[in-house]
Amino acid sequence: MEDRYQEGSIVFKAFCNEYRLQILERLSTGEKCACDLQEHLDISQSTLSHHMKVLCASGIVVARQEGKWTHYSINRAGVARAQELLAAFTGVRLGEVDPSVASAPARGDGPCGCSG
Amino acid sequence: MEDRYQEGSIVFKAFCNEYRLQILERLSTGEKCACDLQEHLDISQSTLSHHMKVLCASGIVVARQEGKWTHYSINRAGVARAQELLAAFTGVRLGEVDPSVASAPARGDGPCGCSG
DNA sequence: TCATCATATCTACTTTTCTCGATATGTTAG
DNA sequence: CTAACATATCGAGAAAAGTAGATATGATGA
Repeated sequence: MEDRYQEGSIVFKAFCNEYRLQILERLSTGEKCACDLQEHLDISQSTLSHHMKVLCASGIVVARQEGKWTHYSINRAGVARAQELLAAFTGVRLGEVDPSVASAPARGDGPCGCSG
Repeated sequence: MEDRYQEGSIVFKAFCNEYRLQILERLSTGEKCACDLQEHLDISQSTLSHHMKVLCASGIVVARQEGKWTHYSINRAGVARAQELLAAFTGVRLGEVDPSVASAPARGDGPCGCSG
């Protein structure tokens, strides 16, 4: 499978779990350490650690070590990359929200040739 | 779990599988019927049908019935919604790609209070 | 050094997703 | 009506993801 498909599927995994969305939302207000995140989540420490690993792998979150604490924050460049990928895979440019063309056939090679 | 988390996790499932990304990419050049998509994918007909169901559930794709054919296309409003959610969960506004602030602590209640 | 704390990793189990063959549904052509 | 076709749904097995307890690691402080 080509690189960009694999990259995409890894990046967007960040957003495919409800706990991870809660974590992202919390990080969106600023850097947090793992203990803070866990306080707000009602999952085990090992489960949180697992989700943080997925988030870091996606590039949406970065970890910063400080003594025995790990501080997590949103990686704006990673988010930008996700926005880019989203636009690339769908052919919908960023911020392009024109309802008049919503779900209309786009540019390209036209309808399929299935005799229909 | 709150609505917006569930919505998010469903919407972004569209982008979490390599076949679905290939499908989206193909749809980005215009509406296609199932048979066209299958020609390009090397998966069984029932598997394709499954992925199309996931894509439609996410709101990123819409289906249009025409006789015995089902035509699929990108739902631009759905993509816009995904962009909106991505921005909302991360606190990064659309098109905001300023590398100078990448991964810097964002606004909000500051670092956690874990005595560290 | 030793105990403690924060976090990561390991292991095993559960749940969800993926996949395909078989079958069902609904459309069109004869 | 019947046959052929396009697609959806069902059922079951395989693979991946989620989960938590136990344990490991690595930093800090006594």
